[in-house]
Amino acid sequence: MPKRKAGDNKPTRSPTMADIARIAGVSAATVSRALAGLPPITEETRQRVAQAAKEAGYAVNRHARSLRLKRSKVMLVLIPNLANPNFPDLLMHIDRAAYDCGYDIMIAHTAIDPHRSDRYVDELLAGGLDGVLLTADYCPPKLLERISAGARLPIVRTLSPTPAPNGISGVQIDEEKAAYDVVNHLVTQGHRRIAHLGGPPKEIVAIARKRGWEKALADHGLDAGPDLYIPAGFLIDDGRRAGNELGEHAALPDAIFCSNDESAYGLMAGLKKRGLRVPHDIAVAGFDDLSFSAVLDPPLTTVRLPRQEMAEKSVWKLRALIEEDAPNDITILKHELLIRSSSLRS
Amino acid sequence: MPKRKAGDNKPTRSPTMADIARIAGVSAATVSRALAGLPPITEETRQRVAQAAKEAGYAVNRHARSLRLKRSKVMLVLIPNLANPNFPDLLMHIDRAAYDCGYDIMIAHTAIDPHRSDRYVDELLAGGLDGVLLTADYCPPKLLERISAGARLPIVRTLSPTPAPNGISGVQIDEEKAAYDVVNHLVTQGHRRIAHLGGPPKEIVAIARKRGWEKALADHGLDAGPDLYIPAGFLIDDGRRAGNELGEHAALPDAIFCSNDESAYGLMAGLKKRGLRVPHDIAVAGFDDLSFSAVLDPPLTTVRLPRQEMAEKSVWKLRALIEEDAPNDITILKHELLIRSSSLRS
DNA sequence: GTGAAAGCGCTAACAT
DNA sequence: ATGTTAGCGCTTTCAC
Repeated sequence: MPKRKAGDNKPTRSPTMADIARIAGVSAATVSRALAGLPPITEETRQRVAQAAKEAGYAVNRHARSLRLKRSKVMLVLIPNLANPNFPDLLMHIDRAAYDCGYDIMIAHTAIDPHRSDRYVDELLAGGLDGVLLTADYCPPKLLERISAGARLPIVRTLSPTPAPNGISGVQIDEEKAAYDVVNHLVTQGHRRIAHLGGPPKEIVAIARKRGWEKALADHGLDAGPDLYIPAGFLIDDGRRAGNELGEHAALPDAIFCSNDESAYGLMAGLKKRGLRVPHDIAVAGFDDLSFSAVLDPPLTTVRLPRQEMAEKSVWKLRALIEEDAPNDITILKHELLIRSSSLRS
Repeated sequence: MPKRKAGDNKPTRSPTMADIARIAGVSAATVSRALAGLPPITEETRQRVAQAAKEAGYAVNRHARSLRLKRSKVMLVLIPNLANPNFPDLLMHIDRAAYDCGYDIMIAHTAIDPHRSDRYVDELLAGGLDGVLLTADYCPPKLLERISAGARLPIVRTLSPTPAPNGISGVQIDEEKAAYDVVNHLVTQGHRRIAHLGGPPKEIVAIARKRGWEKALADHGLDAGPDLYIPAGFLIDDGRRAGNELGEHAALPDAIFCSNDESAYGLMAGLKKRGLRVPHDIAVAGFDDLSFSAVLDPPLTTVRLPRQEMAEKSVWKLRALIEEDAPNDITILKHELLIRSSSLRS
């Protein structure tokens, strides 16, 4: 093996545009135009350049291009935590949609280092990144600061609703209405004492879903008394804990609307361990439609989030923001109530 | 709002190193050194530069830096498919470990466009990317080609084993031995007719796990006859289909070792629907230790993959390959058999 | 239709 | 200890 200095992992220096130019017997400028498919080039020259590039295994250097163009064709995706199965699914669709638009994605999860996402805002400003996709209600402080200072940056939020049109575009569903629909369905099944297993009390999604529950009960003249609101969280264990304690301090409810599918999994496991049957003794519904919800025993009634559509629409919106300076706006997508046996009158 | 041309989303051009130099009253080179913390700089100058950079909201332009350094501080992660919960978990740890080493990650899932991963190999060669992390046995054809041509590239594979030291480093477990351990455990529980629900017949992981099953049976003088091998796949539905048909053409086995947790979920659902109880009528074990496996009813006996360690070790290995031209090698990590009630003699 | 040349923002030799 | 300068690889006026 030929001797190489440390860190020099490339077998030979890879070809640059100048190399291709030399091979094809043209100038670098012509290569650039030919490869980009720009107008004033003979078909014959284009062929020759393409051929030379292919044979030499040429690929443009993204950094040189980005530096020149001041556009990187990279979208940053900020994800809180991949442990919630909503995110991987969303991310997969984001990746696909971005690639189809000619973008690559960088990802960073925000749950751990609070400093980290601010760094990316600086990079966005410095031109290293073209735009940022937020996939939760978290927003880097620095970004908030810039926006209130009047900056218009290419940022789109999805999955979690943006409370008001505040300078960040959004692609979301009507969380409150969806929750309302679930509770309404439980009422039509004849349930009267309908409890709510609440999510983290500060998360916007959790607040909206709780409000939907309250509203539906009120519209049906039912009570949402304090013993029916069960504070919990979005995790399986939050649900399980609730399932273990349910009915200890008050009568059992007829049905429980859980703020998400994961907490519903835990709740059902907890109830089952105590010998309570779903839906015979108690009906359960969730929210999110994770893929496991359909194979659960019993299958879980839930709300389908249009994750693919959310991913695609937010990528497209972000691209429009980047490339066309489109206005900031919020898109509301349709949700769907999936009625499965966990909530059906037995 | 001031008039701006289309695509100009930045409120004002963000500061460059030259701007900071002017503000701090030094040269650009000094700014570069001060910010990088390089030796020959007065503490006082460093302070002044840091201050100026902070006030101006300065961030280095990553493309300019990468172009100059021929090093991008970006690792590409090639993921087949985020739908298998192994990957999100792995990815999360990769992100964290990479960030701690000063790298960002770009991700691309490979399951759809076969052309795509080859493009990244070109980019790697062209210096746009520092290294690639493969998280399955898939390897871009172009990469294989380069390697057999003698190229040494910064590539690490994890999660799936690399069959032989062939120019790609790896971080993996001994899949065959782990499968052996599971089957061995089933034997100690008194089971004799132990079936195997096989994964995709061409995937290296599936092949290794099957071999472990065969070996364990052979070592115990048990039969691995053809009616005990059930060809399936890695998906829930593959397992469910098998569960629905099990015992139709032959006697029911005592136990089933599934090639992964997901197919075990489906299998258990299928068996349950037919009134067969796990583990009372039939014992079940899986492989992967997905987070749902512990909350299943009954909780699933499985093999824990050290995903966090895999993620960290592979990032570190990749960094060594990039920065120190380290030799290619394979690291084998310890696995762990998690015995839960799905496999215990009732 | 094609080439020459400038310059994107940064870092590292080399000078002072 | 700091400044000057060159150049990384690309795209794009501007000439021809």
